Amino acid sequence: MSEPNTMVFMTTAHKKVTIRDVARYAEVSYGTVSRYLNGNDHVSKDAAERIANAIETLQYVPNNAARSLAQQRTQTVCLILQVESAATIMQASVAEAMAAANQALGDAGYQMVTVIANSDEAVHRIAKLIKSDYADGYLLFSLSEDDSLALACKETKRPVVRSEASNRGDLPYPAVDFTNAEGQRDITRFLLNKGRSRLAYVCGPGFSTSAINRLNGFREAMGKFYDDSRVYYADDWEIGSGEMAAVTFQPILDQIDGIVCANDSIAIGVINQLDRFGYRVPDDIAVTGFDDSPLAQMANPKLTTVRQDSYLHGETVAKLLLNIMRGEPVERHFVQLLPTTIVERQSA
Amino acid sequence: MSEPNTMVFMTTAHKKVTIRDVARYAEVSYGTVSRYLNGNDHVSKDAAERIANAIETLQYVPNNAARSLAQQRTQTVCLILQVESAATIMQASVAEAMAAANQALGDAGYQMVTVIANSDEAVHRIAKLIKSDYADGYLLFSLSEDDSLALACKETKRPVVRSEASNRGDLPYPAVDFTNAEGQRDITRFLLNKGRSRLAYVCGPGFSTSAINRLNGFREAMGKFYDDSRVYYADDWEIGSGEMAAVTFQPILDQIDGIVCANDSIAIGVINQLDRFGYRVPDDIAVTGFDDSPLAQMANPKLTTVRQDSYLHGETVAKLLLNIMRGEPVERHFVQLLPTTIVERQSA
DNA sequence: CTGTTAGCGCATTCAG
DNA sequence: CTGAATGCGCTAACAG
Repeated sequence: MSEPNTMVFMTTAHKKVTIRDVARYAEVSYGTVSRYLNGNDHVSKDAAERIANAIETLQYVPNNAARSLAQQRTQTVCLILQVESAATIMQASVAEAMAAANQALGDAGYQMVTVIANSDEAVHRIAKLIKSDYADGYLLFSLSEDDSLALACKETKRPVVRSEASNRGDLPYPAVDFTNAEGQRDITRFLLNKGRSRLAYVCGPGFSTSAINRLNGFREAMGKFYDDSRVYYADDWEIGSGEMAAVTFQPILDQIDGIVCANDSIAIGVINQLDRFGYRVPDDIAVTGFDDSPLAQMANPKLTTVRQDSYLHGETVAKLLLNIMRGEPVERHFVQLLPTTIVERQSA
Repeated sequence: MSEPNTMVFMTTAHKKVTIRDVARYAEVSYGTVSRYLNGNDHVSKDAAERIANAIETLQYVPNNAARSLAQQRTQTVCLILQVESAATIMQASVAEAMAAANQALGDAGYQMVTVIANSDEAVHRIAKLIKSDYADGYLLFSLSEDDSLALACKETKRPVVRSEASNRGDLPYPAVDFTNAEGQRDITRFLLNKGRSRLAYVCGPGFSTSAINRLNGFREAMGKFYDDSRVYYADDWEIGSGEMAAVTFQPILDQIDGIVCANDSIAIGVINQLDRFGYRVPDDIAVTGFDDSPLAQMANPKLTTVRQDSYLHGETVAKLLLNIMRGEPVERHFVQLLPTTIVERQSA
């Protein structure tokens, strides 16, 4: 009744409301509405108000596909999670990095969407997605040996940033990584300084650059005392590998007073198995982890480990991508390194 | 040289290749190419081959936005993960369900994309996304007290399936859930049958339907012996809550021979704290969990718990959504219940 | 079986 | 400051 605009608008709910409906209701042309929506040009205050009102009462929301098509960009960033099994998805470090990236990208006006590549079929489907201009940029979290998605990324013109430095020169994406070598070197020295000199090492899976770098850090700290026969090479990052490592070391366990592990899960496996063998941690043998995952505090004894800030990791990856999307020049092989710190608890 | 088609095609790499380029190269009209791509109508074998060849040599991939716009569907399903903190993202059950859903949806030709709602701003952004016809269907994994996204889903015409039954009648989405009550009832009876009759209970957060259902199961098994003063109501599902529960129960710990917990994390917290108090598990007090998460096997003693098959959960949720998207009629309040089983280990 | 045409909903020129 | 026109890349309906 008191409404100045008494046009009858059945909220049909069947026919979707488009920008034209808004324009008609606001009594402007739909070009003006578009301008209003994108905040670019100037729209008269009067028109703006009517448009705002129309949008509100009509419950108008622009169609995503149409906007993407016309604009040639989607305002989304796609986070690709390439994993070998479900277990990997839930690594605390990954979850935290994802949360951080989601926040940073959201703040910049991008919607982060995550796709999971956990099968050959999924890899193939996602490779296609990448080529179809699905997103304005990509974050590649590959926790797998398979480089197929990294290769697929080469076929898009959109920027890509990796969550881990690669040792492959033919995959030239900027990356963010931790000072893996330095971290492992430092905690090894920490053990050495405590008088533990007969150390063994459990290395992560060979396809992982982090695993290699961490081993290198251990080697550097050990110097001429480095003994490859006291290194166990695991196939994955899981607890089971730690247990197997301890079993393998059993014959020489009496000659050892410390085991440096490639990550927390492995360290927990080692501790569990040492316990079964009757060795006390850290009294008989000290054990260290890497990551400072939530597991580290749940372990018994609590893990002394190398901490890496996963939240910072995700945030940094996201910001690097945003910079590139803004056009900032970044070297194709640029790797930003994040610091690690030692967290002393009970296991060493 | 031997190529029959000697047209010169600079792979300019600057100008993106469209369906028209393919048509020109294959010497057909682009309508035919479209038909070929969508496999619907009949295309002559001859033309099909030339098109296939053109697509291959031109490296053509259809543009996503354009296809979505013309077709009014995106061939994607959006999994919305509403969480309060990063820690929740990585719950093993969620990760496994996601992996399963990804597989099932992928097999059906849909790309699953996950968005994370971990802040008010993200919730708002995603609510808008939902209204913009971003996906053909939605999977709502809400591990939070906040119902705002469930409400936002009411404004889309696309089907929505929830991963957990809701107790709110105004959020009428089909859901898939576990037999929470039965599971907790059965493991309680399992304890009773073992001669443990003086039981306490640690309940999950009140906003969760699962938490309520599990408590009801416990209550049913206890019958007239149910004593609300022996129920601790936790604020979340974490280890810390288990520890606090044990502290709260301390005065009556000597009168208790078993504690049934709402989930595995809480059970571990209870066990840890009982250990600090000098009680032995299960000798003095038996403890049970719920979920059979990976933690259950890492705990010491290993957890006796109620197992729920998270992979099946994700798969079922996805298939239910697929059925609805195919037009199969499903009651708005339909809830599909998945079975739970008791896993006996050491803690009870 | 195939070419032609008209939109899908919106951004973005270009005149006014 | 605003309206009208053109096209983003593709599907689908229609003739042939």
